[in-house]
Amino acid sequence: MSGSEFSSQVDISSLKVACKDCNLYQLCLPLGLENDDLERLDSIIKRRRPVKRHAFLYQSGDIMKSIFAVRSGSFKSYTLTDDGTEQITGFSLPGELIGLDAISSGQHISTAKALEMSHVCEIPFEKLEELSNAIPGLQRQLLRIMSKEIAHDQSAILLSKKSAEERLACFIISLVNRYEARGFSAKEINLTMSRVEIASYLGLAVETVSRVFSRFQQDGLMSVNRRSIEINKIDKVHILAGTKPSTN
Amino acid sequence: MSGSEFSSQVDISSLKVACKDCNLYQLCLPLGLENDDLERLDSIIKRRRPVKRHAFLYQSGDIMKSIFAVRSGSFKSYTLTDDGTEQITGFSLPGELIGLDAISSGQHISTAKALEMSHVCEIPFEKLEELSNAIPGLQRQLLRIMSKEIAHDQSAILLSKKSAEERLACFIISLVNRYEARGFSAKEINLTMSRVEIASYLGLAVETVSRVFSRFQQDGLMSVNRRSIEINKIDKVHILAGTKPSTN
DNA sequence: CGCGCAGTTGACGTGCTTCAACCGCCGTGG
DNA sequence: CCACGGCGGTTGAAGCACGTCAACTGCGCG
Repeated sequence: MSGSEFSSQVDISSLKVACKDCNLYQLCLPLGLENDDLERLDSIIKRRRPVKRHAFLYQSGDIMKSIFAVRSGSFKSYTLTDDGTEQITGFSLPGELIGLDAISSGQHISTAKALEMSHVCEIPFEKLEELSNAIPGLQRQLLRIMSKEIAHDQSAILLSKKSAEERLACFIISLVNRYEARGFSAKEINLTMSRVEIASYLGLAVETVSRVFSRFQQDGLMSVNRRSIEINKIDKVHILAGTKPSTN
Repeated sequence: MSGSEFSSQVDISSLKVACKDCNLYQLCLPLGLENDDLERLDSIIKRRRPVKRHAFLYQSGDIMKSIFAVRSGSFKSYTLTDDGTEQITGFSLPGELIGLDAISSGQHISTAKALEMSHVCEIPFEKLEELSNAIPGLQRQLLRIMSKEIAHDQSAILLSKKSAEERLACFIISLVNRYEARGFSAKEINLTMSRVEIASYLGLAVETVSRVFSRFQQDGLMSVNRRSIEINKIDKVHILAGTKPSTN
């Protein structure tokens, strides 16, 4: 419920909005920029491209020309194994940048696919690089965002040491934190990804994910109905996840 | 054997070497810089600080003033759980940058500890930021390195989906690739980290790591003697790891 | 209305963890 | 010089958490 409202609110209200009026301003690339600088960034951004559910933003092997800011909706990033199974490396929410892993090699090493009807702002990377040379604040923010991504990925590495319960708890906490940072109460969240996708991300079997969700519900931590989740005892989830303070 | 030779070679020959003469030049931050620009970078770097085995480069919670380039030796990065166990998030080899995860928050979220006698170049971050505003090539290289780190961390996330054999194979391949990039034949490598540390990084029990090493040896993939490893059938290790081409 | 896919639940097998004993290298001190 | 203690590493045996296989449910869509 809250998840889809989230999406549609942003979609409808912001299709033609400039960075300075965007409600994701303080999460996104322009943070810290003002007036002129903000407008210069604004001018290179190809704004508000809609991406249909299940459409690709880019595919593994594509030349990286742009990075993307999620404006509304959500994405999954994944690679394929030799036998063709998806291996999900992350999910992206509004205000987050996708494609940063491709800067080094110049081509995308993963595929990004919309989980729902979404919108992105396309940021041509070459121009972004030029511009962040000219605007110190932009360079700083770009470095910050990349650093945050590194920190986030490293906390995801820690998942491999954890039990199924801990993994799912961490996953939920991460979602809650990110939704909260976007100004949502996040007591109830609407998952835009399937159990299979969650399982792939967490390195578990679908059945295990399903069972752990059921156990969480039995223990009164949350009520789960397919993709809509209402969290009742966030403290206990935090304890399970082993992350009292905010994770992000 | 080859590992420690590796370290000492670099140590001895390079204590007073400027970036332009450093044999890690093409892996490190200065890549692509020339003459003036290179010297300006050189001038802000506090060079060649020795770090004793088991000494900290920084600890979790420290204010991040500098990032570090490994000059020789190796480091582990880790966080602690509530019950005080190390959770290793990565290992750093010569030519690699440590501390990038701290840019976002301004303080270190992990601890970096030398696995052996090592040397680092300290790079004051504020000055680096200023300088990379002035030198486009430096900004580009910094972004590249951070992107590479993101890509590397994301491939580490995939570990949680893999079996013990696959995890260890991936780990070895990653080391081999990185040693090779540094110009070493890498048929024989000398691990600078203990089994416990490998196990922590891979999310396995020590005993499992030990057993898998034994199995690899029985199958003739490599000969293992404590920390020195000679790889005989790198192809088969690649197959196990599921990474035919280079991983990095 | 009925097909199909997403999700759940149960029964069973197994790969990894845990617990425990043991080995061998290395440094220290007698 | 050897004896000893300790730590890093290996190996074996037993238990358990998770994966696999399979059946079932309920929602959504044509």
